[in-house]
Amino acid sequence: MSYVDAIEALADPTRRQIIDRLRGGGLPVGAIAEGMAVSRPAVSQHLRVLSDAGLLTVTPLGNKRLYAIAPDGVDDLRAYLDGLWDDALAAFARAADAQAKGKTHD
Amino acid sequence: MSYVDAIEALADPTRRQIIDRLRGGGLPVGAIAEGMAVSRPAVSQHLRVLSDAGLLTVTPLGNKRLYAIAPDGVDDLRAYLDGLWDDALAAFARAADAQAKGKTHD
DNA sequence: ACTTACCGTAAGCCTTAGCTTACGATTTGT
DNA sequence: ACAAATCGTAAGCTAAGGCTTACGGTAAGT
Repeated sequence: MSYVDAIEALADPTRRQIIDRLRGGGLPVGAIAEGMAVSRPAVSQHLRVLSDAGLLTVTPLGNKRLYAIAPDGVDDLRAYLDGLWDDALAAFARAADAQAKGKTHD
Repeated sequence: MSYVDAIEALADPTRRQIIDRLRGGGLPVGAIAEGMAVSRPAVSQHLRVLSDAGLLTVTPLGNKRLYAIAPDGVDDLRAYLDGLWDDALAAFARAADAQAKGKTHD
């Protein structure tokens, strides 16, 4: 159940900020941390969590390490929400149906 | 930005368990709490958080209160993930393209 | 009217987790 | 070989949040 790690990782605002910074493409740690409110080690720790959750890929590039969003990890979470969405709609439809049948004018 | 509240609400395992119990349809608090590891007040607090996040609807039904999943709230989160997914794929394609052009055999 | 059932809220405890500073490892440049 | 740059990790502090017990409030049943 990888979507659990993904959703728990994305629950943190700092980690969502990191994700937003990587929307345009992969970046090294220094570039990610630049201009952020927290320290660079803090960013490193968050990158670790995001990587473990399968949301980021790491590419050692000489001296630096390039972090980029992993589409597969995002997709796992999408699948979970799609299933939840389907069930919610079905339950809603059933409730509306029962309401229409049983309590029309009684 | 309602998706923020939604994702932070779903980050808790107990709250995800509650959501799972509501997949089949709306339930009163007692039925939700029954068989769960935590106390009923704890469930009540979680229901409050989920409602505030727009993930649940509340329907006072005489003595009880019926909680059900709100499809709209789930959809907000889906929209956020869809956008993230799109950006991630586009960035991935650009990176692969740059890789192919610049470093083919050099 | 009184009792029972259902539920929300307040107070308090305690664990979790994010942040900082300090340090070590590896790589690049001179 | 030496110096500088990039990054991960450990230790420690602190704030946030989830849980329990206790209580109050409203609706239903007798």
